[in-house]
Amino acid sequence: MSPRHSAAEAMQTRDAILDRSVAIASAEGLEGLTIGRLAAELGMSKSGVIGHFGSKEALQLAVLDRAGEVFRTEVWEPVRATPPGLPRLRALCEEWISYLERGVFPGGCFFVAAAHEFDGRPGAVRDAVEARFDAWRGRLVKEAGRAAEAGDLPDGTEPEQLAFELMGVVMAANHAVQLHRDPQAPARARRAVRAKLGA
Amino acid sequence: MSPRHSAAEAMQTRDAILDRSVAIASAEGLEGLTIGRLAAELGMSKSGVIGHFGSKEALQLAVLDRAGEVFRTEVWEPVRATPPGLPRLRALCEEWISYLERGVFPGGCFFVAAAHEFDGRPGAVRDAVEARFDAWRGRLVKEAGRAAEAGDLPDGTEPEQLAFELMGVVMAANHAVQLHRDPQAPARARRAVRAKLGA
DNA sequence: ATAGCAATCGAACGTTCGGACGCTAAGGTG
DNA sequence: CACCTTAGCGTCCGAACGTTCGATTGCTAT
Repeated sequence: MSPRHSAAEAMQTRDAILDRSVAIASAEGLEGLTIGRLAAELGMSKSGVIGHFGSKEALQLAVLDRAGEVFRTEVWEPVRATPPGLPRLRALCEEWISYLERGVFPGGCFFVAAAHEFDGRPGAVRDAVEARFDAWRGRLVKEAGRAAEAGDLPDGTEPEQLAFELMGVVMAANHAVQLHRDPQAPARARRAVRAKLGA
Repeated sequence: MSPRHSAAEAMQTRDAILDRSVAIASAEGLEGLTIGRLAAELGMSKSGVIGHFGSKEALQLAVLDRAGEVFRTEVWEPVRATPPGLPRLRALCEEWISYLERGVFPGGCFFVAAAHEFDGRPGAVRDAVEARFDAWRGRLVKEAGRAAEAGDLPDGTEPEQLAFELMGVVMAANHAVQLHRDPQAPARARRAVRAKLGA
């Protein structure tokens, strides 16, 4: 084979490793992601793979970053142009459900899976997962707060409580799709969102 | 050491293996459960451990059964005496949330964790997890149906949709407790349930 | 032209995994 | 008492794990 030696080509290699890693980790978890398997599937040596990251934990963190970019592109970007408050909150939920429906990650929501995998083990990966959820929940709470301020939500609606319940709806949909392969799950989730945010 | 050879004592050993297995698997997953670790923690040999089950997969299925017994004892039994329909559905949700709050399993809901761990890998364990969720959801739908028949729920309430949303509420609570260690999560879940089932 | 850097390889490391084997010793049964 | 079953032990195996190391190769700046 022809090894790559320029910095530009090395970045291509790194990208290829991360793409494959996201695919594997989405289906089998961040621990199911093994360096040997990555090397075999990419036609490289194990040391060639790990050389880009230094350790498996650093690879996992990089994979989390890459998955975060995908999530941002697929869920957040399409919604940025929507006016803040209730309209954006509705659009956010729709894109979020659609992201599950389209199977952006073959194993369902990457972060929900990572959360369950790492919530019991202290470490950098767990902290990174928690930080991402905090950021996401913050976004939901912010938009819900704007919607409430604008009077677009029923009186007494607490943004924190609403965000909590929306998380639940999407997690239920994720679960139904992944475990039960229930094709009705996205429709149920949309209906639940509509009950909370109106049509 | 003094090996045990009577059938009764062997059952005690089997019980001890399962108890420890549930504790380990709850915190680290059914795959994180390893025969060598079990043997070390129980002061036995690996062959002494696996001899009771035959294979790791059979052990995992037995652990799932044991966890199911715990769930039944902690969540279902306290509620059996409550009248069917809305009262029982309410009691069910309360016990369900309380089971998360009390930390019956140190890693949160055993089955939610197992579902996320195995939803991507075909096999007997995955099937068993799915069957348990089907049974549980069936119970929720049945009680919701009775409540609707009795006129105790708003007109147009679909039992399937209600069960879906209740699953979401509890999964959100589980997630908030396990990943964020959020002490308010049970209260939020109760509030969400109250919004759906009344006080 | 040459020195240096970085990407990648191949091989080896120590560990851990699930599992298989043969053995011992005790209980239950005739 | 004799026999059979079996709980449990100790040992071993092949595979896979993450990681480390030196060698090789090609690009790039001097």
